[in-house]
Amino acid sequence: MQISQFCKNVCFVFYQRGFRFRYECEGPSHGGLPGASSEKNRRTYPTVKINNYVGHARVEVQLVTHTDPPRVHAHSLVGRHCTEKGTCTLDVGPNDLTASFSNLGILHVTKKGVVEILHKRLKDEKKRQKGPHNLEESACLKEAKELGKVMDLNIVRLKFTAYLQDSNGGFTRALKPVVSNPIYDSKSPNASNLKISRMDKTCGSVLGGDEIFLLCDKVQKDDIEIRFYEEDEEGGWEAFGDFSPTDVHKQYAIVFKTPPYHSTEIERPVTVFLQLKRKKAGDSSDPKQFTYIPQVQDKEEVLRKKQKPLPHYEPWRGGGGGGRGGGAGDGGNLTYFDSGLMWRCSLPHSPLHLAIIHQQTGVIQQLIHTLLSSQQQNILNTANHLRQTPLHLAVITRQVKVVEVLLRAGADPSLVDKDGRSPLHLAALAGDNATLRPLLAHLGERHAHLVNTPDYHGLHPLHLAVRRDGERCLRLLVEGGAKINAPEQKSGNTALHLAVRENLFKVACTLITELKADVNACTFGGNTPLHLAASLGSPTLCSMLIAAGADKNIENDEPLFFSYSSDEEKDEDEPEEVREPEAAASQTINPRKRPAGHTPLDLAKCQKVRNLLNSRQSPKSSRHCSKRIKPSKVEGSGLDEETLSRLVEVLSVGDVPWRKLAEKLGMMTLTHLYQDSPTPCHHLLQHYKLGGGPVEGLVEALQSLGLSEGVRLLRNNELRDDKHSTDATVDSGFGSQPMEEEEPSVANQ
Amino acid sequence: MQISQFCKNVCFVFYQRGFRFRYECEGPSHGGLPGASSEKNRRTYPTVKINNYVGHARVEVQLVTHTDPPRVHAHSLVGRHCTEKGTCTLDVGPNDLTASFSNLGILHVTKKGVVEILHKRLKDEKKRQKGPHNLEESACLKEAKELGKVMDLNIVRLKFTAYLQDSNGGFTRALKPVVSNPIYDSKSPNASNLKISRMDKTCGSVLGGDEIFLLCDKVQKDDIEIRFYEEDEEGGWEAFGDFSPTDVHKQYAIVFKTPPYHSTEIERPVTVFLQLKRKKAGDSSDPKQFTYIPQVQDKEEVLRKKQKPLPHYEPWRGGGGGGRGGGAGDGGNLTYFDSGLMWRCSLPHSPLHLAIIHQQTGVIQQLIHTLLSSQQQNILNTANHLRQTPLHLAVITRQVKVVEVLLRAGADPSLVDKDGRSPLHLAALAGDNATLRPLLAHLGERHAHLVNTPDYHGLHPLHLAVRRDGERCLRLLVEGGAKINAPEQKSGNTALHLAVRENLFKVACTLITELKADVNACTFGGNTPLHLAASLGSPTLCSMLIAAGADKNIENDEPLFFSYSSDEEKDEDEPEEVREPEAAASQTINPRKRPAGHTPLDLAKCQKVRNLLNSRQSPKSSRHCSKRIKPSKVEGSGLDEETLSRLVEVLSVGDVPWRKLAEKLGMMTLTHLYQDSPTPCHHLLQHYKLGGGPVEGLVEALQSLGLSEGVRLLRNNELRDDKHSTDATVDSGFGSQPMEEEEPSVANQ
DNA sequence: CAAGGGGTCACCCCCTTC
DNA sequence: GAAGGGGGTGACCCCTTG
Repeated sequence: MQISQFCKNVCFVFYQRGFRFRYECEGPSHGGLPGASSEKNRRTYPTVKINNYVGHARVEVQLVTHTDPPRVHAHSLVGRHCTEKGTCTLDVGPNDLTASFSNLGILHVTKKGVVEILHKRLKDEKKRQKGPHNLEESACLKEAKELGKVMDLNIVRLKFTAYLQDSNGGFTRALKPVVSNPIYDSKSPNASNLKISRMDKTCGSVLGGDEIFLLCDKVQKDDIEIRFYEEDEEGGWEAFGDFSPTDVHKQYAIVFKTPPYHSTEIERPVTVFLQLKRKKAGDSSDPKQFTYIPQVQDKEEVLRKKQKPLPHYEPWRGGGGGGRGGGAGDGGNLTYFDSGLMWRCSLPHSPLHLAIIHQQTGVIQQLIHTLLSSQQQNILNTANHLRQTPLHLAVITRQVKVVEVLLRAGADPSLVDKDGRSPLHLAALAGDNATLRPLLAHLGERHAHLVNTPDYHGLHPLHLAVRRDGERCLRLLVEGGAKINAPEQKSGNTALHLAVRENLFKVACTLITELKADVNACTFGGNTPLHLAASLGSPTLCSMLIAAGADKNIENDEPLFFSYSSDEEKDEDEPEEVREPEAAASQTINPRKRPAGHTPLDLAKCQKVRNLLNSRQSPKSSRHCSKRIKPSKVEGSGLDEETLSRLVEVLSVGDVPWRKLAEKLGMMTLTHLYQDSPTPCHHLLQHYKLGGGPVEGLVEALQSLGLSEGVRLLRNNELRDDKHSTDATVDSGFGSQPMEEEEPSVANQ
Repeated sequence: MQISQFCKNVCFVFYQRGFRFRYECEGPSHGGLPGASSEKNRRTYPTVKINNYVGHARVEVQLVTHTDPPRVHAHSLVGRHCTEKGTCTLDVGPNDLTASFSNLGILHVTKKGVVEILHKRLKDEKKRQKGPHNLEESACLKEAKELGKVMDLNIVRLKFTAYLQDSNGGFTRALKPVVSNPIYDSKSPNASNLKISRMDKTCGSVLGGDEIFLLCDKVQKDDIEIRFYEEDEEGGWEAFGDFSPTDVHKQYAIVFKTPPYHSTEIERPVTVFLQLKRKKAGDSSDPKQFTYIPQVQDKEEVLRKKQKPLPHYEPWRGGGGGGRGGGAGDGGNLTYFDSGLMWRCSLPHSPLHLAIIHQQTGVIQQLIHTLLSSQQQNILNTANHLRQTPLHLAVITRQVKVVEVLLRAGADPSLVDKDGRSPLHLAALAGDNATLRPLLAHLGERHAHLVNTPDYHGLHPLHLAVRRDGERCLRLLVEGGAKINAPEQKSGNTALHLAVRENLFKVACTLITELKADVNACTFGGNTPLHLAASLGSPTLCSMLIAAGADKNIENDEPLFFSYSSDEEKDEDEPEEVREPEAAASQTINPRKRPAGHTPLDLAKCQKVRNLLNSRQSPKSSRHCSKRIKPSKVEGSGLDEETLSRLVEVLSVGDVPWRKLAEKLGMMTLTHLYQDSPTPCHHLLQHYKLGGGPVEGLVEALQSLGLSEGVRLLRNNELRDDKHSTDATVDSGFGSQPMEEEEPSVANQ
């Protein structure tokens, strides 16, 4: 009878552990079951295929329990092809025998309804098996009750049964059914995805034992572990963070101690991964990076060693004698050094360090020469007590020549200081493109990764460059291979996030316009730069981000838990005349308004920002709106792309003094970004537009430069627009202070 | 008419912000409203008193809204003296006119019932005011609907009205009512107490800006702030932690930046407080300490300064000339110092530091003498690059004499190193009672507080002493004024907690028996030492703690959120014969079992520990019990107080070799604690008993020493006991390894 | 039983995107 | 509008421990 089987590669595995079962009262249409490989824009559905058969067939799906053997489940399938009995059938064939069930909803029966519905289902089952006459009502009912008692309403599986056509054309030849893996109700309290949102450190000693605070999504304290691991060709390594159930805080945070790395004898920092993992289910979160730092000798240890005879620092004693008595100099200019009272520290500077500190280029070159000729290159890389190599110091003191000399002499650019920073990090931090350039040039293939390596705070050179306002450095780094959208490892901020956070408008502009940073990148907590700008209360940044394509509607991962029935809003309610008591009751049931969610708007700190964010939101959600807002024209601040192009055209007829225009517009600081481009004027105006500059300001500037043709062009444009809006220049938020607080209480103090 | 008033000092303020309102379906008797000063064992109730009146009176309480003016509330009062109308009356007088309302419950009306019940209440009110005939039904209904629409069902107030007797004996003469402060429904989502559970740092720079992870109880991200404050005579100081709503993680954690201290020019660490505070309600959590550390000059800053002419270290150049050239020595033995190649670090050691490091007592004394005679005492307190003073170094290198000399010379014992540790901390950390003794002796009144001062990790000297196993240090510290139960500031562990955590049995014993540490102290998370011992899986520690009076039933603050309907338990259910469908349904509603709670038992890691903790729990909760456990005799491990006394008596007849006995019992390590006591033998046995030592071992020891009388005594005792239990010596857990894992996965790696 | 809790079912919303 | 998600919470049901 059975001429074929279901294929194995069907979409049975569901996205992590969650699909929400819906009650009948919640109405239909809350989305169907996704298939295993379903993604945002490429949805798939639970699918089965009949192999080795050509012809028509009917496939039926029904819900069964997760127990073995599977039993009928009290929940029902609802959706497009579903029957009243809670099953779903699809006819396939004759050629393609793949059945793909889109729009399968799972209807959650109420506890009270379980027995009743099971009774019905069991009767149907019996009827099909034994025919309509052999029904034992009471036995059925008893079985329904027992089944209902043990049935887990939070887990179902799909059972697919295929029926082939018989000679009469009826679908009666049933194949052996296949059953999917379990599907969990995502609303049930013990089903949720694991996720690490934030950690207070991303590095620690190779010996382990560092205490780390980790913020995460809902976990259960007795069924969670923190897995450190490394994957390599030979099996890899894993170890587990050390904590007790009492260290799990309210299901949302874990304080644990790091495990030691498998080898404590590492010479360079090693980056491994860590993830949350459920013990029982075995599922795990996305991994985050963690860096093990080589062991630094304990300071007391060092002191104790000092009590023994002091070691000699032979290597760099240079050429000859010297010995006791005379502070320093024997060969060369070393007598420069102040030889007053000098005492030995636990880790002294080498002469090379000192020469660099004191910027004695001659001495430095001589020293390096001596070292090279005496085969002591390793001295080039010795570290002082702050783990700084001579190269670090050269970068810090901004001695470009010395940096070049050191690099040519073979200094290792990959060594890191006590903060895990390579010279590249330091150059970026200093915003010093002069030293950055040779450093990048000397990386070579071997050290190319350095440009994307985090320091012990989880920051890449790119992130450090942001802080010092160094647009040029950013450009150099990106040219040197830095990933513009790389997240910093503590919270997942990209360079753009950091720029916004620090309120660095110019930097943010450069990142977006020139370096193509992703405007909608999300931190671990799901915040986009716009979220940050909104919560900062900066209309300037907000309007720029929006103009650059930031999505105003992205929601972060943080639910808004609370709603207040605000006293201030009560007077809006008009006293309604309601006739029927029932109607009145249903009106009063929901007197409060809920906050919309978790978009940038929800975080907005001042009215201007809210206006910007509100412009395209649905009227219902514009609860923060001031009364007379005119949402049109806020975006792009009145300078549409077309006008802009025409203006550029007009201005480029004569030899336009674009630099003067920039000066008038107060945008000189940005000119270096595009001064070498063939169309600097276009860049300038683009920036102005992105920054949300007011048309009026532009008109004034043009006027003062006598560019009357441009003025005319804009005037015409403005007049047309004025019919719709008059206060666009104010609403745009440009020209106002970058930070405007309404609620000063949480502000920087 | 109004001859008196209510007294003001009534119990209106309720315990923080919460009393749970109950629905009717939840049944009566869930506890009544407590009064303001109500405590666990001294309950008080809402109370009012009529002043300036003698005679009978009737007091009525009713629920009103929190709005002004108060309106009737839809909720009802239920309980002992309550009426059907939701009010409660009490007759008082003629002498004591205090009305104390015990057993007042608040009945939460369902949303659907609000209008109906309000309608009834309003009619009643009207009837009383205008008489029974003036009823306007429709007006009443309309008012009820409107009132219901705006009424907050999570807040009520109590309105007390007193009626005095008129000439006919009726209670008709109403006094002006008084209304209580608001009472919030503790079940409502925005009512819960603020609490800080844990912080990842308790210290930071005086400049602020340090990122801190704070774990807390439920907060709302838009209505919470972190207040730093200092209270002093002149108004004090406050500032707020810097964070945005996105930094609040799932209502249970906040990542914020510290505010700068009001003065950045501090020379010593300053300890302030911080607390959570709700913006709207203004209520706040218990404060935690935070220490501001003086500004250390930025390292790059230092480097840059180096580029300028080097400063001279005038102060300690001693007497005369010297000048350039000669490494060190002018006056005295200073030529000792290795004068090879020495280079200046950012912060060099002073000669005094070096002399101490190299343990040159003679040099040290001479230096000190020189300093004192040349009025340069301040050199005594100079710090090196690790902020260590000479005194710190002397303590680290354990040079008792030097410590004494320095102290006598006026060295300041209150200066702290880079970890915020005073010399006292270091001595405690080293477990070095030899140096601890003079340090404590020299504190004087001025520095007495040092013994209870936390370092930058929040640890007192006492806590540090625990870690190094230093019982004698602990004793010295306590004698020197250390508070034995002081909690460490990060998580609230006492010394005993730490000892248990580190599995230091002897230390824990000393803390409890001799130093009277509180066995039931709770950490910020509510964990007692027994919780920790249980989660460590140490039967030895558990039995000792229990013997010392640890409460097995204390629950920590961490709720157990989840319950599984464990598969293993299902077979317990017998298939019942149920006749009616309804009954069957109600049976199936609750097939799962919930975990009991959060006592040490819930954290127990191995069977032995569970057995120990189970001994006196109610049978219902002993779900972890192995089947054949015999709960008797586990405590005290078979050595009851009486037997012990008699044994001591027997043994003290001859000149008992108690020291040998201790040796045999493997308890030599403890003898120093009581060797000087008049009854060392008693102490020894007491310790043995506390530690849960088996009778058998004692018998063996006595036997091997030929103390047959003692053996006989115990044998008799054991025989009697054997009738009840045979395996007490195993159950006691003594003699087993200190740590026994059942689930090795989360263990130390 | 009283006196306190915790948990969760069922339902009600909200929001975006098409 | 429907489809496709999600958060919040009212009402109720439990569970402990004296």
